[in-house]
Amino acid sequence: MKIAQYSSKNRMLVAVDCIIFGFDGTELKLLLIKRGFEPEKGRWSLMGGLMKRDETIDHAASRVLKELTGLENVYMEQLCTFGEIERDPVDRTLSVLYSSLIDINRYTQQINQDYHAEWFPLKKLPSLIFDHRDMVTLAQQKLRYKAAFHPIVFELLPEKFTLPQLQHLYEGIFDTLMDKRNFSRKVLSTGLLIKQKDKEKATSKRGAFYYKLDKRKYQTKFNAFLNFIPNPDAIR
Amino acid sequence: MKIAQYSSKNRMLVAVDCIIFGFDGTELKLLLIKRGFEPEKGRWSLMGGLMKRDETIDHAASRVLKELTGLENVYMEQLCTFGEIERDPVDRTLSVLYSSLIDINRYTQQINQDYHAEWFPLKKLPSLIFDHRDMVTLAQQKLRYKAAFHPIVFELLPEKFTLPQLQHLYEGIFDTLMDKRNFSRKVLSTGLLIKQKDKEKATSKRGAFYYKLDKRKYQTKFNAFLNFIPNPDAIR
DNA sequence: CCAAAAGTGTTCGGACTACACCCATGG
DNA sequence: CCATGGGTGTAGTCCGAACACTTTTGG
Repeated sequence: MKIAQYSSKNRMLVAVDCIIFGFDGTELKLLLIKRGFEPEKGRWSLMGGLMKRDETIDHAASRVLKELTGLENVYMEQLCTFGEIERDPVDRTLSVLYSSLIDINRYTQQINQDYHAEWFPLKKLPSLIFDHRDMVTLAQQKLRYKAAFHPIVFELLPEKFTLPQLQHLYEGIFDTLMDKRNFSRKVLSTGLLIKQKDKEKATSKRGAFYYKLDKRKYQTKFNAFLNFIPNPDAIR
Repeated sequence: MKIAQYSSKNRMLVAVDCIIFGFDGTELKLLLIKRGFEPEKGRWSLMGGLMKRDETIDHAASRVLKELTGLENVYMEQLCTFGEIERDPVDRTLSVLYSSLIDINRYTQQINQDYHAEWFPLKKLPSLIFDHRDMVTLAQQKLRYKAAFHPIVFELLPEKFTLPQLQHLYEGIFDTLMDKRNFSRKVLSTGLLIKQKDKEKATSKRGAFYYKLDKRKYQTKFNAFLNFIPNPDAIR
């Protein structure tokens, strides 16, 4: 029994694939690379690579992302694991999907000419290898889901941001338009934003005030947006 | 490059672990088995086993569950993949977590003496092997999360159920008490339940009407409970 | 001085909460 | 006939949606 359980004939390859959504203040984009090896060399692909035996999955994801794009210190979240038998034509390979949303402008230095990575508007994606298109679709759904229930996709925002930017982000995620008065009231009513003294003046003449996340409150209030149980505080 | 990518020295074992929550109409429970092999033989554990090269992950989960408990045709959902380096002391092993919630009474036939599986009240769990306790905690969080945002954990309910049962389920999940008038109004207002003509008469003298899920409507309305974007229909 | 984006208040309707009584029936 | 759990209605409050005008300033 023990031998059967731990026999090694069923060892397999495990890959990680990283989905990086990017927000430039206006539009939601996706980072892709031109695959540098066979099979499917030259086609567009998510940032993926094999996981090593002596690293955690999270570590593999960070490493792969860095190797392929230069991006470092990006907070990624594990989404799920793909395991269709024929998903990789070369070998039996599982893939653990990671996803993140970053501020494009903040990382322009890191993604430079050394890497063949490019941002694509979400609505104009090229065709992708393997099951990567499914992965993107799934990640997009999860992003919407999360953004819908949490007033702010805070982990995923730049340090300082303006309300119009935040609104554009939501509008990009949901591909919809919102009323700025209601939006600002709703967001501010969470009490999670701290108004800064300085303004972002690049996109308008008047300028828009920056806000920062109140991280301490955010930790406590993360689950304070449930809508079906009577009293969220009752959740233990 | 190609060789490095597809080299096989990094093959590893992948296990699946199944978390089965059970609802008996009153209390929320967890199914566990007494582990039949070393290491940790004799201690309580989730239903786990190694995935084979020629099956999908979903398939492995169903197979393992069936082998260890006799349970068949249980709809399970993949939660996430655990990959700490030392999580299994014997060998480098990833574990893909699956979770489900079933109606205990409906499956009493299948889980019989042939298997050493037992239901434990969620509040009185024994100590578990490896990182299984973490897995349970995570699964419980996800269950709450899902139940909080979707008025009904429909996939997870028996075919026919009564409103008091449904309410007890929610109360079990959130370890809280709800007002039955508000609960029933809220649930029925979704328009997703179809009242049946027959009653469940085992737990009360008057009897409680059964309801069934309107599966067609449920497909369309699954996302109709968002609370942050103005108009859920606007989500494309 | 004007175009372009930022910022702000009010009204209305629907949803959520709190709360108490009657109903059906097996024993 | 009564104990037990099932089922329903209402009033008050809060929250979200719709909606338009004023402010700022770079050009």
